[in-house]
Parts: sequence; structure tokens; C-alpha cells
Amino acid sequence: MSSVSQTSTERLASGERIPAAERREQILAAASRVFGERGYAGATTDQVAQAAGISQPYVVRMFGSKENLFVEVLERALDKLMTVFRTVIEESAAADETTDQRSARLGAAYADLISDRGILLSLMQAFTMGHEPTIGKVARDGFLAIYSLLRTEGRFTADHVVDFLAHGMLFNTLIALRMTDGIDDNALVSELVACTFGAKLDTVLDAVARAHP
Amino acid sequence: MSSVSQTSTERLASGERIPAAERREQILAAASRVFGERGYAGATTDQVAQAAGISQPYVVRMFGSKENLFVEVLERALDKLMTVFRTVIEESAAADETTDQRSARLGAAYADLISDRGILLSLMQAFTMGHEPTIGKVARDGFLAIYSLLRTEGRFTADHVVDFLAHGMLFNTLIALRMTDGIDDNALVSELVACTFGAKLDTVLDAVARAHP
DNA sequence: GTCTATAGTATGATAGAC
DNA sequence: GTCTATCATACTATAGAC
Repeated sequence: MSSVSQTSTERLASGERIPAAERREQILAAASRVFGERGYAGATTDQVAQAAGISQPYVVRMFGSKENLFVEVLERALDKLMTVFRTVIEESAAADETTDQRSARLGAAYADLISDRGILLSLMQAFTMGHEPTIGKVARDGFLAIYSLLRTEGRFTADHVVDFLAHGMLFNTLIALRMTDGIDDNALVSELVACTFGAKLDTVLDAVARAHP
Repeated sequence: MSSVSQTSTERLASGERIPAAERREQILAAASRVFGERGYAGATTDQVAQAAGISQPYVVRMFGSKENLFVEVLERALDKLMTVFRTVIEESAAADETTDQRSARLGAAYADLISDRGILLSLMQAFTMGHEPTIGKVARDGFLAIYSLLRTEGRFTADHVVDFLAHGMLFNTLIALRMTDGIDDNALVSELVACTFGAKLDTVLDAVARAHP
């Protein structure tokens, strides 16, 4: 009864030794949440360690430095985004959908992905760090890779991609601001939110309710 | 020859006593830059003090706490934005312009305002802090006040305002990412930047060149 | 209105045992 | 693969002089 039916949380609590690859993902997921809520500078390696259920020096040991940990968190978020978009584009192409249909599917997939606040906020943090030599370059290259994916594989016009990205950035802002919390109290808020998310509103509200009930 | 022809920088260097109101604005301008570049948590009150040419304890003394200093920086940025938008709307109404003309003017005014990286980045930092009780509320209320201004005094439809804000958020992202720096080296970057900023491209590039030559 | 000195705390990273 | 102990540094905020 030692390892077969245990969840990774149970294994964490028991002080068990876990393969490095699995531990890495645990730490990255925890770091994503912590960096998202506190910002790059505000997050501490100790908070990440506690969220992952291990010791602070082990976090530093495994990733070399706090900066490098953030870079890996960012790359993980960008990877997930690229993978989701690529999948949607392939499915859409296979189904011979119109540009508008593809765009709507991508928007829904994006709304779904950023319902993980850690991913959303880590990306937003990175966007404010263009002046940092290392992190800034990763963020720029990642943003550009997404533009490139939509433009070429997605076969959108430049105008269309820019429009798509613009609305994505507004999604980000409203969710990060927790603007969706005031939706019942204020007519202006609910108009703004409804109009921004359109058909994706339910996805978003469900995710918000799950994140902070 | 003591005070008549001196710039405020000269007066700073000379250790002169300066009225509180003027000092406040000096500190807020400095804090806007520092908070923008390093983030709320990453910025230190000492960095702000040095940027303003005064001592660290005096910064704390004058604003009570680091958090309160950030709130005032944020409110200053939001005030400037509201003032600029209100002015443009009034001018546009007086000239009987169309909705599209008003929208273009507002976009140009916005591009001009956020060419102050301090303002741009302090706003973006605040947008990631929706979960902070004090700062989050100021940020939400500020965002909503802008929506309200455009919707009512600006007489735009909800869809129009959302579209305007969405493109504004993409402006923010590209400038903060310093994406404009790679405009000469990469065809995809220059396409993205050109298509995002359109006629406002020159304003933006000029501002960037002034900010980090 | 502005400074110096400093208390009290928290941080990232390293050393080294198991 | 993981921990405990710890160093060196840096931070906000207060006290109190001028």
C-alpha cells in the first residue's frame, strides 16, 4: 500500500522521494500561482516552497535561482498557450471552418486557459518586464511566436490577429482586476463584462467561481 | 540669485527646503518611474527617494507607507488619463465630429499619454493587483470610471468602448514589452507593431526614442 | 521640512548532513 | 532527492535632532 493508489498530494505529505521531473512540474505549478498573485519581486522562494510542500533551499537548488524559476514558469505558460492554439487551429482546419468560426473557437479556448489565474497573471507580470534582459526577451519571443502561429498556421490577416490579441489583452485585464466580482451590483460593470466576453461569459464566470468561491 | 531662475533639479541638489505640495509631485513623478520599472513589491522606498533626490525616511514620512505611496501614484495616473480623455471629448463635441473621428483622437491622446513609461507601467502593475484589498479597489474603480466616461460623455456604444479599450490594452502590452525595439530586424514584429498602432506609429516611436535613446 | 541613525524583520542563496 | 542551519544582505518604518 505504499505508492500505487496515492495521489501526489498524499505522497507530498508523507515526505516521500519523488522523481525530479514530477517534482519540477509540482514546483512550477505552485510557482505559477505564487508569482501570479505576488508578482515576480513580491513572491519569495519560500512561499513557492510551502505551496509545493518542500523546503526553500530545494526550490533554489532545483532551479538555480529565483529568476530562472520565473523564466521556466513563463515558458510553461507560453507552451500551454501555443499547444492549445495549435490544436484548435488543426481541428478547425480539419473541419473546414470559416475564419470567424476559427476565431471564436480560439477565443473560447483562450478564455478557458486563462481561467487558471496562475497562468494568466504570470503572463501579465512578464508583459510588464520588457526591460529585464532575460525575462523580457523570453516574453517578447513568446508573444511573437503566438502572433506568428495565428498569422501563418491560423491563416488570419494581420488586422484580424491584432484584433484578436487586443481583445485577449482586455480579457486579461478584466479577469486580473476581478472586475467580474461586481457584475451583480453595478449595471455599468455588467455591461462591460458581458460585452467583453460575449458568448464566453459562462466559461469565465464558472472559472471565477471555482477560483474564489 | 537664490530662487528665481533655478530649475527644481538645481534646487534639489542644493538641499533647499521646498513647499510640501511641490515635493509631493516630485516624489510622485519619481515613484511612478520606479514602481513602473520594478513593480510594486520590487521597488523600494529608497530607490524612490534617490530618484527624487531626498532621503528615504522622508518619503515614508510624507506618504505614510509604501502602499499608500503606490495608491497615490495610481490615482495620479488615472487622473491624468481622465483629464486627457475629458478634454478630447469636449473638444470633439464642440467641433461636431463623428464617432470615428472622436475615437481616433482619443486613441492618439492615449498613445501620447502612455509614452510616459511610468504612467503606463504603474497602471499595468495595478491591473495585476485586483486581489489586493486597497490597491485592487482603486484600480477597478479607476478602470470603471474611464469606461463610464467614454460610454456616457463620449457617447459611444458599449461595443465601441470595449473595442477601444481592447486595443488600448494591446498598446500597453507592446510598449511595455519593448516590442517596438525589434521593428527593424524582424518583418513579423514590424507588421504587428504597424498594424497595432496604425497612424499613431510615429507618436509611439518618437516617445520610445526619447525614453531610451 | 528634512536629515541621520537604527531597530526589527525578511530575503536569496550556500554548506553540508542524510 | 531532500533537509536543517545559517550567512550576508536589504527592506520598511520609527525616533529624534536640526
